[in-house]
Amino acid sequence: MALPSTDTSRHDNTLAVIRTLRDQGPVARVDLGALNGISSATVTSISAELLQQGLITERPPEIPRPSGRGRPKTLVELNPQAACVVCIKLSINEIQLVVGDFSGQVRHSEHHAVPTLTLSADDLEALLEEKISAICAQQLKGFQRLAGICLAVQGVVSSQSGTIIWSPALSFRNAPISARIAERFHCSVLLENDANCIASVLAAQPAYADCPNLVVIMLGYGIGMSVLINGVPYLGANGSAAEFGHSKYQPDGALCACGRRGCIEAYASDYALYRAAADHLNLPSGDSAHPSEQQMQALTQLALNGDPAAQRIYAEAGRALGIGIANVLALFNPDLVLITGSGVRGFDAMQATMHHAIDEALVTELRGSTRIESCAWDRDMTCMGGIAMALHATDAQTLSESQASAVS
Amino acid sequence: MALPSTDTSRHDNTLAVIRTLRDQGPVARVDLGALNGISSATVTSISAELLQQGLITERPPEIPRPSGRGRPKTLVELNPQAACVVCIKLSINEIQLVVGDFSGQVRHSEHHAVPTLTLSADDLEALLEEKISAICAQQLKGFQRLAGICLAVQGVVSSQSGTIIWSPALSFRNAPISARIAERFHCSVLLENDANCIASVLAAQPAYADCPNLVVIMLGYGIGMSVLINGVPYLGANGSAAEFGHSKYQPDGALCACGRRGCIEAYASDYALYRAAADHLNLPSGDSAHPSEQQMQALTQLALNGDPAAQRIYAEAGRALGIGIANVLALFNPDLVLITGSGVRGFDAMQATMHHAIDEALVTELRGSTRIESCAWDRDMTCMGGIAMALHATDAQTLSESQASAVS
DNA sequence: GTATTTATTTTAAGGGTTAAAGTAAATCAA
DNA sequence: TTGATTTACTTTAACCCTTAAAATAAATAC
Repeated sequence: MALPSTDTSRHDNTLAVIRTLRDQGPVARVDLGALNGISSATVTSISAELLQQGLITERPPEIPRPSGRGRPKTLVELNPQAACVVCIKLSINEIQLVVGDFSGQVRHSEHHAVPTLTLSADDLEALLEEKISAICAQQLKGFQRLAGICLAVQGVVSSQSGTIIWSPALSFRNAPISARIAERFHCSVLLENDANCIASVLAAQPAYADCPNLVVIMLGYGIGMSVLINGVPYLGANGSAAEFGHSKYQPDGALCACGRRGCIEAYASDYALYRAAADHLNLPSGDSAHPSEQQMQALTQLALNGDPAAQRIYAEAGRALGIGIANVLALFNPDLVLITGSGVRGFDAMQATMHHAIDEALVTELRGSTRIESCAWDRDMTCMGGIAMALHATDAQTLSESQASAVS
Repeated sequence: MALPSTDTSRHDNTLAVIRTLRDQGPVARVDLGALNGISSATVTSISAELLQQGLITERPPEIPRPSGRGRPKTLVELNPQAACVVCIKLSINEIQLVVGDFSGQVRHSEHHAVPTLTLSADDLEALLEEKISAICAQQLKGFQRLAGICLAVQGVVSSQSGTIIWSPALSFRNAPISARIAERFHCSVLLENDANCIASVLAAQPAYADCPNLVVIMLGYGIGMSVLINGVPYLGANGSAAEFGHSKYQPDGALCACGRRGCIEAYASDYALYRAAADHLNLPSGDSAHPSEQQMQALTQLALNGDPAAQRIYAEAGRALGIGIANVLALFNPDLVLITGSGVRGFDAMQATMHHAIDEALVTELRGSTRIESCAWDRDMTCMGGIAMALHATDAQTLSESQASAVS
């Protein structure tokens, strides 16, 4: 006669099992219990339910049996077809679409050149609808449902309201994009800052497993940052937290793309480096306000080959970066600062002055034990993170929908 | 045959009831249910248990009955005698001891002048033992137990390890103080940064209830900060997060007490203001490296009365503060920045340049909707916060001990 | 083939919550 | 005064969830 349903333990335990399987791949019931602090009786019960719902499958026993006495483990694993998610990365003049399955694997990826800066808000919406529709038609055969869509956007976004507040890739502002896409595709839409996606991927790597408080700095055309606190992205009041690129190096210093002066980005971003170099050096021509990868590589090479003017420019960028990181250490005291993004190509030319600036700026007590490391850049990382975040965000819904359809 | 005890819901609900009573004062069982999302049947069960354990009492009905039909509410309230906590604030050359009861009310407060800078670690330990023993003997009659002790310390502390890493009040470092006090008084000892205590008190005020992400800046002899994220103090990897005072205004700028250059503290703290003024102005004599309240008031008065040199000094301090706050806004994007501490006496003389610097530093998208306000300073706030935090930290233990003694 | 080992499932109990029913204690209305 | 009404609290009887223990399953070791 009672309908409690307030008890969350079964729900929580079920989500924990799903996420363990996603992180670890196939796992036996005993081990699922041990990893999540629940009894194997409960795991039996939960996995029976998930099997019936089609969210997991039992993996057939290996042909060469693993050594050891006793009854062999029966591994269960996520059913990759149970759901899929789409992640769209929006950057300057390019979008990338990636499809991921329920187990988190990337199934498909495509890039499109798009003149993003010329689009209106309606154009963008129409474009996204078209591209997502196409990918749904071509790539989503066999999946039981589209669980969600993640929009990974450079710039300031409000995840909560699903609004792009400002992006360097777009010439309009305050676009409530999530709601429209959600309505069109009948699934939840997660709007994320691109740096948060990358930080989520990096934080999942075993090398950084012991860093609950992780700062990721992304060098590139602009400079982005993500702060994970206990493993979750810190968003702040409007989602405009972690704007490292616009924290200050020199009040009244160099002009930044944001229109103000003295931002770290105005010294250490691609456009700032190229701007500083354009007057003094003989570099490949082109749009010097939006240097290409080729142009940046040429400039980096000059510095690494010992050209004094190029070295001076990178040294000053390193100093700016160092002061900025010193402020981050003083304010966040993270376990680890990771520097990545396409701009890491020039990290070796900035590293010395960066470390020097940090050591000059902070006494050892405040410098703390924070590791500061660079990290190779992979342009696919953003969407991998977006897929992981979208799956995580939609697990509860996928679960409840599977329960509903299993009952009927 | 089973001893589950893993189910945490009863425990969580019981703590929620205790904390609701502490925050709200006497509350009826129905309202406890509504406030915490549990049924009143459960509240009946929980409060029966707490009554039996002596942690709460039923308040006798009011003589002039509250209007309204129906059976009147029976209010329950915390039994103030159920436990008490002691908070000790350690600042430069002064300690304050405060006793709080289980309901969170301050029962006793005392100040002692102590030459803290001349103490060794052992001296400090002996001194604290002596003062705590004395207060226990005199003030703890009638309390069922001493639940915990809170040490509120200016400087960098590691709450986790109970170690004072560095404090401007002490001439030694890395003192593992918590463990020894805990052993001596057989209760848990919470080591907290003083700014976190103050932030906790402020965050509990109704005016700031809608600010889950709150930054509190404390101006005084030095400059401290606390960052509450979703209402809990952010500590960072070693507890040295939120060191706003040592974030940078000008690389290679003014000399700071920490030994480095260009820190915000080197411009806007009491010692920095007095140092800048000492050469130009006719001020009360004394130790200009440790200006007294009287000296600071004289200096502030000069600025507020229009003395150009004093005004220039406060204007520059405001600019430094503004750049520092701009960085805090860019990195944390909080809902509210509160400026308090004894140094708010000079806030009016800094405010204009501070706001100007913030507006110059950040575009509106990054400036966000963060409110920036000052807040009157009360030297007792630290210990009030320490008491609240100590009670919060020890509630679970108080509960389990009461259960154990109620069974026997 | 039997003992041993390990994994999974079943069973029985226990803790927790709640809807509903029951009880208590007030006001309102005649 | 008395009964209807209203609101608060308590008791009861489910129901959910978890787990220890027992049972079962499926391998290896001897």
